[in-house]
Amino acid sequence: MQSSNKSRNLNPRTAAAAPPQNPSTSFTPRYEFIDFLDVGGTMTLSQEIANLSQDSGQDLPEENVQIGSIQGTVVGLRYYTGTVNRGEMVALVRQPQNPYDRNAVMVANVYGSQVGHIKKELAAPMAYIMDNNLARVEGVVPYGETNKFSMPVNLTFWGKEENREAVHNQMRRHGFRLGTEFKGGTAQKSFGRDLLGLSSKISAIPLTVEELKNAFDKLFDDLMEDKTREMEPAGAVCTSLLPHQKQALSWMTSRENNNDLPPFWEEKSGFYFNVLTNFAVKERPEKVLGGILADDMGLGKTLTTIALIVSNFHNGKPLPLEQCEGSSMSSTCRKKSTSKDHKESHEPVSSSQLKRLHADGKSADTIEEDVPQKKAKTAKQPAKNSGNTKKGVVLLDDVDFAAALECSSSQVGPAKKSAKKGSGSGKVPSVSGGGSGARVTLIVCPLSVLSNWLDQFEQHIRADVTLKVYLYYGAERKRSVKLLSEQDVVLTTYNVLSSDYGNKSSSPLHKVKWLRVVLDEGHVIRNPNALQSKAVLDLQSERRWILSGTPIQNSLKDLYMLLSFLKLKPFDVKEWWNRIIQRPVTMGDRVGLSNLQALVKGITLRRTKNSKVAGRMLVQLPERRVFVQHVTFSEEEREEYEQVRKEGRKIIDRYLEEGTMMTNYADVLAILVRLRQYCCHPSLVGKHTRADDPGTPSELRERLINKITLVLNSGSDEECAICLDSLRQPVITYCAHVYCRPCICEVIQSEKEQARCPLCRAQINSKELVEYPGEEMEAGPVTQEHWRSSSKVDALMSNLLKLRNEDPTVKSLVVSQFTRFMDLIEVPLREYGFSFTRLDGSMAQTARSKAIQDFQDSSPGSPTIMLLSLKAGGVGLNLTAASHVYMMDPAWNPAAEDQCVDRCHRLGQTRDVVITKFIVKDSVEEKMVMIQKKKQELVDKAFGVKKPQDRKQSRTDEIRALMEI
DNA sequence: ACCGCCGGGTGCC
DNA sequence: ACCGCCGGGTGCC
Repeated sequence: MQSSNKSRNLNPRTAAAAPPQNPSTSFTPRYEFIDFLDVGGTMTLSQEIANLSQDSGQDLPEENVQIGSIQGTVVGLRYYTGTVNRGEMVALVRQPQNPYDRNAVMVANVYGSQVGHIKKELAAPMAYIMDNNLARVEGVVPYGETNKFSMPVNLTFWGKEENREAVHNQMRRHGFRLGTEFKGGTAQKSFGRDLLGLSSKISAIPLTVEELKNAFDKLFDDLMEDKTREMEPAGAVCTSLLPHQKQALSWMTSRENNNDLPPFWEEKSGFYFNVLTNFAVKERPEKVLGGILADDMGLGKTLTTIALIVSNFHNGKPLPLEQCEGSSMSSTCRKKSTSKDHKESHEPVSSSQLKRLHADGKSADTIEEDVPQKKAKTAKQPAKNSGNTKKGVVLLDDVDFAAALECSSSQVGPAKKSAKKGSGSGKVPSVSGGGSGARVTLIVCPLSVLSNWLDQFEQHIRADVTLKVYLYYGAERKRSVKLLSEQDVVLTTYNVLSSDYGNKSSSPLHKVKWLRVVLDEGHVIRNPNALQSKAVLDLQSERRWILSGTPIQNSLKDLYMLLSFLKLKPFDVKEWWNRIIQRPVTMGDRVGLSNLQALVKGITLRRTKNSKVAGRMLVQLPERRVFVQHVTFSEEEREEYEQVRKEGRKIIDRYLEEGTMMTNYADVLAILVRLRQYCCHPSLVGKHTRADDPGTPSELRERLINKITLVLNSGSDEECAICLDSLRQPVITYCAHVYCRPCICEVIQSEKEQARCPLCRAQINSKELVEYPGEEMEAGPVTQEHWRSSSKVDALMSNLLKLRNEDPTVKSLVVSQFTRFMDLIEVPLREYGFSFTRLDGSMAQTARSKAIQDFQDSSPGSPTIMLLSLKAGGVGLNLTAASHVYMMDPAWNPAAEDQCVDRCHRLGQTRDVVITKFIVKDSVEEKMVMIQKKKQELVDKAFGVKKPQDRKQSRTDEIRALMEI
């Protein structure tokens, strides 16, 4: 990956000529010697290495060009304890404070122990190169590892292409010559792999970007093998685990009790040997107990972790818990029975609802569109304690919080109350044999899920058992190490943890020796420089877990932080992570990638909602049925509609005759949008914009803005004719064709002055592109006085009213592509006293989350309807409170409809989902559905991708069909 | 280090 | 003897 053509502000020549402090001109005064020792004494080498390799941003691909190699000498071996093996990687660390030589370059092994120094003659140019960031130097000791006084070291220089010359010159000035290969070649193959850079020649063909991306996406897939053993939780857990949760429990337990060597360590003739770095030690490397539980959201990471806490204390035995006999609880497994009840009562209800829907007024028009899915069972695991009011409680301090929670949950045993105040009187369980007295599990989570953890402990731990959970949160939190050490679980947030850590004075959390630390939503600590990351790394614990649905959010770098937390040596030091994994992988090295895969596989469990256990889905979603309800226009509506259609058809006929359909494509779309709007509600149809004289440029511009707005606001999901994908940064040309800005700009750039519109061959240039101004309301507010209904609105309302009669707790999504239609629907909703919320693309983040939260809340009086614009919100949007979906108008893109339905038909949905699509008979909507189906057939047959010419033809055909021509 | 280098002892053969 | 040579002391940066 060469980057020499990239214009960089740093000119290598100037950089080389700039006179940074010539090291030899200033002598180090004697007293600095003492300073140096002091500093050196308080800072470990690995810290020094870590500090030095931070923040340099040297892991970008373009900075990873191999500049050259040379063999050097490590001297002074007898003064240090660090040893190396044949072929072992070593770190080179500048020591500018060294009293004997400001150019000193220290050599350290993987464990951070100093091995020696680079001989001073070579250190001089190296220091200059390293200090000026001209290159990064990596070393491998090829042989001579048993020498007493000095040993050779193969040095490889890595850096930006633009610094190549400067580095070579600097070396030459000192009488060294960088080559491309090491001679002698006797070095490789000792214990493990060849680390001398020769391997990159052997495993030659680098991964393509596509392959890399693919591999990256699949990094966490296929991790399932041999992780299928199940384990029953300890008796204190009253919820029965789903099979995949038992598997996770079994896997987590084995990760905690394992006696295995950490990944890439092998035992060879009495030594422990790291096959990646060739580092060997006599002492067994510390075990890595724990790992990453990367299951998808909703698979029960929290429950599994709770089960782990009570099931795997010391020596694989359950956590000894006191029984509280005086408990007022009659049922020991209330939650279990609740969920069971739910499940059993559930299916009949939903099926009868379906029947009733069939039998509803318009039953003759209502046909079941999709074949129902094979009989599905409701997820057994209860979602949230329905009817609770925990949300919205302001968390002032732990007392308030705990009190609020207790109020909301009527079934808290007395023992638990005392536990929350930390005054648990239960005897401390004897620590059997396990060596350390560590007892407590610390859970760190974002504030947003704190209450969820408390809920889940309540829900899943038997009520007659005392599990001491202390909420370390709020101003009143007790900073007593003793108190914390007496708990079973301490729960806190990243913020509390890091603010305690920041006030160096006292961080009790950092004084406790934890049995287990669990980072919930562990991906939040991906920035190693953030205080909260440092706070988390400094916790002392025997076992460590990261829970995260998205372990890698942005890049491979995110993983570094996670491995660092797990103390997975040597990857917890940035230099080694970069050298062994990050750099090789980003450069497309297959060996590096397979190392990464092996690494991740060893410590991660990940299942998605699509994963299967023994051929069956992990979690069966409730059924999902789709009905199409045909709506008949009133006579008046039909008349008006036909008039609009005829007008539009006249215009389009003319375009067809002239063969200017593509030239006037935006106009054509506008006509279609108007018809579609009319199907919903006559008031939606905006004023006619005539497609005649272009007028002045500013008028033209305005007209174009109107067109693009009309097209894009309608939610028709237009595609860019260049990339054939959904529009990104849409712009409209003067010839009224819509493209992604990057796509059309590329065309203009390559064709320069001759650039023509790909669709109509009109001359275009980049200055004449008009941007989509964003969503805007094109009309004033809808008021009750001017309001009239429409057949479609009537159909919706009759459905909603019937539904409310049958079951007032059922919630519905009312989905449209036209936000103004949503405005119109609000009027009758209010009139009939429905409580509703609304979510559309124009809403600010806070308003959105409030709307979602209100809707998801199941307490009485909460909104039962959400007006949802088709494309609002990302895939993460969770609207499982709804079990009915009304699709008010068909979309061009069926995938958009499916995606929308997925927001309620997803993990956490407990009822069957009923989808009703309203389609106006004998209208453009019916034709759209037809075309949708044809398109879907093409996609299914994998002929979905067409050439632009074909697309043009098929579009013309589509429009003919739509206009009934 | 079974080296190189330094610096004191020494000095025809 | 302002040299050569010998042999002991010594040894990273």
